[in-house]
Amino acid sequence: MQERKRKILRAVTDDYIQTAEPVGSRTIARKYNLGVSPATIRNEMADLEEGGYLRQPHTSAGRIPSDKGYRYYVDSLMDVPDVPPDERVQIQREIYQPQRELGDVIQRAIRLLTMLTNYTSLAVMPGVRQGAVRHIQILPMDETHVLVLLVTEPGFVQHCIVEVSNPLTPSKTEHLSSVLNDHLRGRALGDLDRHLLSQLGEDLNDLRLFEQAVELLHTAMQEQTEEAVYLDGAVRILNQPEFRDVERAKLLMEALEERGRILSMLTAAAYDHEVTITIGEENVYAGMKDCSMVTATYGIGGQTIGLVGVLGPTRMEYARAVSVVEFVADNLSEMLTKMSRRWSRGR
Amino acid sequence: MQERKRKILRAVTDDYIQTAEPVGSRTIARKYNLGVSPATIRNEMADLEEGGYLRQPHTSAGRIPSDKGYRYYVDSLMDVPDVPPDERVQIQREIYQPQRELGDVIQRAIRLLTMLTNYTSLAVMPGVRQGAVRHIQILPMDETHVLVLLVTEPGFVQHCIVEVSNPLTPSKTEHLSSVLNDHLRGRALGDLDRHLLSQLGEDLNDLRLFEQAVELLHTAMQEQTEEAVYLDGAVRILNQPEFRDVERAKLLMEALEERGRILSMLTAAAYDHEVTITIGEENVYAGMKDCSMVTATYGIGGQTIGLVGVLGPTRMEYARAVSVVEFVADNLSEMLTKMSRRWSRGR
DNA sequence: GTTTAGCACTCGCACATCCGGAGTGCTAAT
DNA sequence: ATTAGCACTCCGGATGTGCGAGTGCTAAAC
Repeated sequence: MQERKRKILRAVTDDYIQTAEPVGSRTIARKYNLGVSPATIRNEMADLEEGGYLRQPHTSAGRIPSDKGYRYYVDSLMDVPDVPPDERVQIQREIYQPQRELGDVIQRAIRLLTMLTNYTSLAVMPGVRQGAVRHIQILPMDETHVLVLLVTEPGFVQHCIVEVSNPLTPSKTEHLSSVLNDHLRGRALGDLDRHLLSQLGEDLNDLRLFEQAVELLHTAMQEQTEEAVYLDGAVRILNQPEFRDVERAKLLMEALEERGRILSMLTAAAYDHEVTITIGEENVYAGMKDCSMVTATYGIGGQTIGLVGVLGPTRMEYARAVSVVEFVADNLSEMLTKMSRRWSRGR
Repeated sequence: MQERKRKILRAVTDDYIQTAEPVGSRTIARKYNLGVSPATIRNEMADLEEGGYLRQPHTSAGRIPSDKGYRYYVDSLMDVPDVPPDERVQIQREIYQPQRELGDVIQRAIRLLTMLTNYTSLAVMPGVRQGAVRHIQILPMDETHVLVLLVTEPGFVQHCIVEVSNPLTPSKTEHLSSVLNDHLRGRALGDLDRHLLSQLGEDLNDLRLFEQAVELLHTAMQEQTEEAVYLDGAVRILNQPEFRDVERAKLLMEALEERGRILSMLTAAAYDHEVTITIGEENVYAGMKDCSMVTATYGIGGQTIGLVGVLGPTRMEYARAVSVVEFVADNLSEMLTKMSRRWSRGR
C-alpha cells in the first residue's frame, strides 16, 4: 500500500478511535497535516473503501475503519507507546504485593488493568491439572466427607470437599496424605498414570484405602480441573457509546456472565502468542462481533500458564491496550517465576 | 382505610406490577370487577393520591403506586402464594446436593433464585469470625509464608496465606496446628480473648512460637473476616423496562459491582427479621432508590448466620418474591442445621 | 497524470408541528 | 353517594422541514 494511503488509514483510525464519529476528508486535512487537499483525501478514501479497509455507515457520512482496516492498523500502522513511568510503578506495586494466593494476584492485576484502560478486563488462571503438586493433604470432615487440600505450583491453593463411600479415620487420612505427598510432590496432577498409581497401591498396602485414594483424586480433579476465569469492570463497557443501546449491552453482559463461554473464547484465540489481538468478526461468538480483545499470556519460567487481557469495542485504543496488557503480563510472569524459584530454594 | 379503597389500591398495584404502565380508572373498572363505575374509582383514586399512596407520572396519565403505596400493599394487601410444587422440588433438589462447601451451596441457591424470579439475587455468607472452629491447620509454604487452613461450622472452608517474620519448620507448624486445634475447636475465632491466649501460651511452651501463632491468627482473621457477598443475574435487571435508560442501568450496575456497598446495604436493612422488604426510598443508597429488595435470613439451629434475597425494581412481584425467597432461606437453614448435626454426631 | 477547486446531491439528525388517545377533574343529574 | 357527560391536559408517535456534514464528479490547474 502506498505511503499516503497508509497515512490516511491511520489518521481515520486514530480519529475514529478518539471521537467515535465517522471522520470525513475535511477533518483529516485539517487535523492531520498531510499536505494535500480534502479532495485528494476523498479519492484515496474511496480507494481504501474499495479495498475493504474503510466503510461508510451511510452515504454521505464520513468513513470508519472496517475490521480489515483495524487489522491492518494494528499489524502495521500503530506504534505502541511505552507505559508511562507512574503507571509502571503502580502496576508493579500492585503485583509485587506481599505474597498472596495466585487468584488474588490476578484479581488485583486485572482490576488495575480495568482502571488504567477503562475497558473490561479478564484473565484465565490455570486449573489444578497443570501445576506441579507442592503439597496435598486429606482431612476428615464428617462421616462421609473429606477435605482435599491441594497446593500447586506456584502457590496456588485449592480445596474441595469430596464424598467418600467408606468413612476414613483421622489416622487413615494422615497416612493417606503422607503417601500421596511422597508420590505426587513435584508432579502435575494431570500426569497421574498407571505406573504412578500402581506404585501408590504398593505403598499404601491397603486395597480399600488405595481405591478410596484414587476415587478421591479423581473427584478432586474433576471438580476443579477447569481453568478459572476472572473478570473485572464489566460495566465499563457501558461507557462506550456503541453500547448506548440497551439491547446490545444486555446481550454482551449476558455473554460475559457465562464464564465457560468466555473461557473457550479466550483459549481459542490466543494461547500461543505473546500478545494477541482479536478484532470484531474474528471473535468466535456472536454478540462479541463488535468487540475486540487484546490478550497476553503469562507463565512461569517461560512456560505459559494463563492469560490476561482487556475487552473493548472494536473502536479500541489498541496501542495503549497492547502496551499496558503486555506490561502487566510480563510483570506477572516475572513475579510468578521469582515466587516459584524462592520456593524451590526453600526446599 | 375503607375496604373499597384497599381494593382499588390493590388493583392498581397488581396491574402496574404486571404491565409497567400507569393504570387508569377505566382499566380497573373493566379488569377488576369492583361493581362501581370508573367515575367512582376516579374519586377514590384522587383520595388515595392525597393520602400519598398513589401518584401520577403526569397530569392526565393513570396512577402508579408510590413507595408508601407499595409499603401498604406488602404489609396488608398482598397474599403470598405457596411455592408451586415443581419449584419446590427444584429448589430442594438444588440445595440438598451431595454435600459441598457452603459457598457452593449458596451460589447454587441464589442462581436458582435468579432463574425463578427473573430478578437479580444476592446472598451474604458469614465470615470466618462467626462460625465455631472445626479444624485449623498450619502448613509451611516457603521460607516466609505459611498457609492457614480453617474449617468452621457448618463446613465452611477457608484458607489464606500469611507472611511470617521467622521461618517455621514443618515440625513446628505441626505442633502449632495441634495445639491450636486443641484450644480452638468448637470456639468461634471471634471469641479469642486474653484468657484463651494465655492458656495457649502455656501449652506452646515456646515464646517465639506463641507470638507467631498470635500474629498468624490475627492476620488470618483480618484477611477474611468480612462476610462474603454473592451475586447472581445482575444483568437481569436490564430486562426491566425501568432500566431501559442506559445511564440508570449503568449507575445501578456500578453500585452492584461494589461488594462492600451491597454488604452494608443488606446488613443495615435486614438482619433481624425473618423476611424483610425494603422499598425504593427506604434503601440507604442513592442509585437504589427505585429498587426494592426482598430478603430472608438463614441460620443454623435458630441462629441467624446469613441472608439471601432478590433485588428488583420497586414495581416488583412482591408476593411471589417473598414466597420463593422465604422458601429458599428456610430450606437453606434446614439443610445447614442437618449438616451441622451430622458432623456433631460424627465426632 | 495527479491534484485541487467547485458544485450538485444525499442523508441523517434535530427540531417543530400536529394529531389521537387515554385519562383526568368537575359538574350536574340520578 | 354514585354516575354520566364533557371539557381539558398531556404524552407519544407520525410527519415535515431545514441544516450541516460529507460525498462524488467534473473540469481546471499544476
